[in-house]
This record gives sequence, C-alpha cells and structure tokens, in this order.
Amino acid sequence: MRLRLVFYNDNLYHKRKMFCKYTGFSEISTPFFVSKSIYTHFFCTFVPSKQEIMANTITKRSENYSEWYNDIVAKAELAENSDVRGCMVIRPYGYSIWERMQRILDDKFKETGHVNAYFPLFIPKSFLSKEAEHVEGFAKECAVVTHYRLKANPEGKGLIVDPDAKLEEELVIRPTSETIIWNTYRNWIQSYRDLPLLINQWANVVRWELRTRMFLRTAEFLWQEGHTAHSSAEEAVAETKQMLDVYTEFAEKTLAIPVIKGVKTPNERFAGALDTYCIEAMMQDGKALQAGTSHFLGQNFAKAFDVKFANKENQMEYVWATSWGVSTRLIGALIMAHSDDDGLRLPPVLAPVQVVFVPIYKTEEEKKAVLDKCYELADQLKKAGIRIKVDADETKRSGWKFAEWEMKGVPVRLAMGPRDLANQQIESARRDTKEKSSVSTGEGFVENISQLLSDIQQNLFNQAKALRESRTYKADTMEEFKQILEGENPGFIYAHWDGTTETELKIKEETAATIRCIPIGNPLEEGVCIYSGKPSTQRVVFAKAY
RNA sequence: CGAGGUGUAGCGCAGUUCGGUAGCGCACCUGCUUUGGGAGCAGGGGGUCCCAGGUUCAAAUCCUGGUACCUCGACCA
Repeated sequence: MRLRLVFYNDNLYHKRKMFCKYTGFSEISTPFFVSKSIYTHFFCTFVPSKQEIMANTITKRSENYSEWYNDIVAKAELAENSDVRGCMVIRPYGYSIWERMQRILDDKFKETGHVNAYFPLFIPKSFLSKEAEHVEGFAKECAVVTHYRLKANPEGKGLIVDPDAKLEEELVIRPTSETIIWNTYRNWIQSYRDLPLLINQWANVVRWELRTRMFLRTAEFLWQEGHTAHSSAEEAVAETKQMLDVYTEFAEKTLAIPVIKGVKTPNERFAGALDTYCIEAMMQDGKALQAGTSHFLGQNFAKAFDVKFANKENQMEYVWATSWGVSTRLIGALIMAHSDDDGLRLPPVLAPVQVVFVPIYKTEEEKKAVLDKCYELADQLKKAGIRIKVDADETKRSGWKFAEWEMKGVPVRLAMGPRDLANQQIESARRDTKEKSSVSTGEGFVENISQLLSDIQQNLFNQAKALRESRTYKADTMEEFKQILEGENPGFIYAHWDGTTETELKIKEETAATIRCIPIGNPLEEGVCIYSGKPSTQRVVFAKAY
C-alpha cells in the first residue's frame, strides 16, 4: 500500500518516526515536494507487522498452489535454488528425507536379491545412438562434454576452454544409464549361469530441462536405477512386476500415498521399452504424479549391445532386460500429497525425526529437572526404535520451536514444562490433526507414543485416499470429461478410449489431460471411446499430470 | 523455445516517473529484561544498487547492448 502524506514542517523527523511507529508504515522516501508553504509531502509504503509476516510465511494452498509448494520447500529447509541454472541445492533436512527413502528402498532391493554397483557419469555419444527408439527419445536435452581442459585466458582475466583440448568423441552426461550398463553387461554375460543379473545403482542424472520445478523437475536429480538381465521373457516380466510391487508398497506403507498400479500407453512408454509399468499418485490439486516406473525392455538393448548367452542346450540367445527407478521427485510427491498451510506433514515411518522434545523452563533449577526428564524419556523412546530429537537449543524460544518443527513436518511434538513434570505427564501434539493431549510419563508411555505414530501414519494415508476417492470420476462423453477438468475439483477420470495414440493426442490437445495408465486388474467393460465413439473394452485413467 | 515480470544488505522490498548524502522491515552482533505458541527495549555491523558501454558537473534513477532468475505456456523419453 502506498500513501501520500503531508506533514506540517515542524520537527519533521519526530513526526515521521511517530507516524510509522503507530501505523506500521515504514518511513520512506525523501520529501518529494517541498512547497513554499510550511507543508512537506512524502510517499510512505506500508510494511506489515511482524505478526503478519509470520502468519503469512507460507502462501495459502487455496490461493496459489505452486507458490504454496515453493514456500514449503523453502521454509521447511528442504532445498533451494542454486546459482546453477535449473539445479537445486538439497539442504540437510531435505537430504535426510532422501536418505530415509534410500535406506528403506535399498533394504528392499537387497531382500529381493539385488546388489549395488556404480557406472560412469559420462556416456560416449555413440552409445546413445545404438538403440533406435532410445535415440529418438533421448536425442535432445542432454548435457554434452566436448573438451577436457581449461587454460588461462590469454586476452585477460579468467579461464577459457582450451580449443586444443577437444575430445575425439563427445561425452554425454547420463540422462539414464541403459546404454553404458548394457555395454558393460555384454562382457559379464556368457552363459545362462550368469543370469539373472540383478543390479541397482544410486546415482545422479542430468536432463537439460527447459522449465524446472524444485524436486519435480530439475536439470540434475538423484535417483536409483535398477538394471536386470534374464534368460527368459517371463522371468523379466516377473521382475518388472515385482519391482512395481516394491514401489507400491513403499509408496503406500512408507510414504502413506495411495497409488494406482498400471501400464503406460505406447505414447507414454519409455523409449526402448516393450512395456512401461508405473504407479500414479494424486496430489492435493487433483493432478497426477508418476511416483515410480518399471520397464520391461524385452531384447531391445541386448540386441543393440549384442548381449547374448548360451542356454542349457548351448544355443546362443539374447537376454531379456528390465529397468526401474524412483527419484528425488518423491519428495515433491510427499509435499503435495500431505502438507498443509502450516508446512510439511511427514509420515512417521519415513520422517527423519519422528518425535521432537521441547523443554520449557525459567530457572536453572527447572531447566535441570525438565531436561533430565526429557533425556530420560527420550532414551526410553530411542530404545524402542523411535527417532527422536531433544531440542534444547537455548537461543530459541519454545514458541519459535513449535512453529519451526511444525513447518518441518515432525509427526509428534512433546513439550514438557515444570507443571507437566510435577504432574508426571507431558503434552503431546500431533502434526496431522494439530490435536494436543496430555500423556502420562509413567507406565505405558512408550507404547502410547508408538501407537500415536502408527495412528498418524494411518491417518495420513486415509486422508490422501479419501481425497483421491472424492476426486475420482467416470466420464462417458467429451462434454462430461471437459466439465470435470474445468470444474472446481478436477482429478482422475476413468473413461473409455479406443486404444489409438491418435485419439490420446487429440484429447491431450483439447484438454491437456493425458492417459496416466491402464490400471492393472482393470475390470473389463463394454463401452465406446469418449472421443472417437469406437468400441472399447475398458476404462483408462485420464488426468492432468506433473 | 515463446509471452510477461524482476535484478538495490543474508531474506523481503521502497526509492527510478522528475538524475543530487544508500533506505525500510526481518535476520545478524552486543547488553539488559524475558521464556507454556514465532519476546521487548537500547545500541551496533553489513552495499560492485546484475554486467558493460554511453549521456552528464553528477547516474540505482536517463539511453544502448548484454546477462541472470521467476511466473505462465510449448517441450518433458
């Protein structure tokens, strides 16, 4: 807000100061007009009070969804934009969430027989051109290394790329690793005895995205990519489906995000795959987010990289391949599935910190008593495997800590002051519902807290599922279809489709909605395509997507 | 890559119309008082006004060119 002020020219400084103090306007602008009379004109700009600033740190979800998302990422200290175009810095708290994901998934991969390895970041350009469809898909938007040396700028300051240091063959920074990995597998696989080869790698990849969004689409991101080789198509398909199940369980049990398992249409399929399976989650704005993919690659890469094995009959065959991955994008999914206007809400199974203690005291005496009890209780919880943090930071006040940990989504906050101590209880506040209650610190304390954590986990899942159900529709005509998408609460639409890419693209062009997947175990149902009117045997899931 | 917008202290911004001492809030530092939902008062530190060139006695401000970022589209294997 901007105001023009006129002051009587007597003790101006004092008047400006007082005006600002009592109105919340900041003192601003030099006098822009000094009349010959005894009045001076100013512009003043309104500056909100501290309370207002605090209350408005996070943009309301209902006001501007993408700003709300960016605010959560910033205020919960998950990540920030770096000075490198399209690349983010993942901050310690955001990274600790990724580390939790890594640990849980990695254990699952190991349980299902996989081992980790690491392949090069750089891929010779020629590798990418070996698999025809793969080329088509990955030809663009890759970062390419052309030189290997810098030198002092002969014309002045700084460094230049040494023109004499041009690479014979350019190196592409991996957008995904199929090519380098299959080129390696050729040397590792000779016999059916070498199969299956079940390998995963945790890595960074680069895709030179033109438009980036924190976690959802950045030029560089972190992921895991599994690449397996099998002696039969059946076994490879089984592997593809198994990993999809691993992802599904991870999404639903750990992230508390319900997902639809499905198969991609040919149009949405990974370049070079015969079938792409996926899990699709609904965000709070009704848009779909692909939360994981698993590909049955057939023999495409084996043929492109000449990976053959001798079967039991001593005949040479091409191997069958799969690949599957999830990325730091899941952090974006987590935010958009669960968070509210007060910040992040983390599911307890995933949360790096499940319980935070905030001690409250005035005197030194109280401090010692309260802290002693906090650490004692924290120990009990730790022994029960609960991840806890005692926030004994003396430079911050308790109110600050409450707000901060809420922002960061810690599922349970326990606050203890002298009064609680005397009553042998502690105040617990759950992040999902904001409910507070007093919990006894005696018998059953640990059980109560564990129960609370699993209640929260379940509740977050239920809320996300209820949201999805309330925004899942059936449409039988294009008109209905458009009405849903343009309405207040767009979401997933089950509709008949004639199975052609042409129709799929036309619908996308007209509505911006795409086919997210053909659900696995989808009930068969006679119908006609909403666009072409041609016969169809099942409904597929349409939605706008991230 | 198209269309808009923005670059001034760590962050958020005013100041640019009409050229003339570099400002405000938050954050930070020091001290005292405080501490059960983002503390108060007092004092203090911090600037290549995105970059380059031009006009001028004088440029954050005007002119030319560049560059970076943001939002929305297109693209997204």
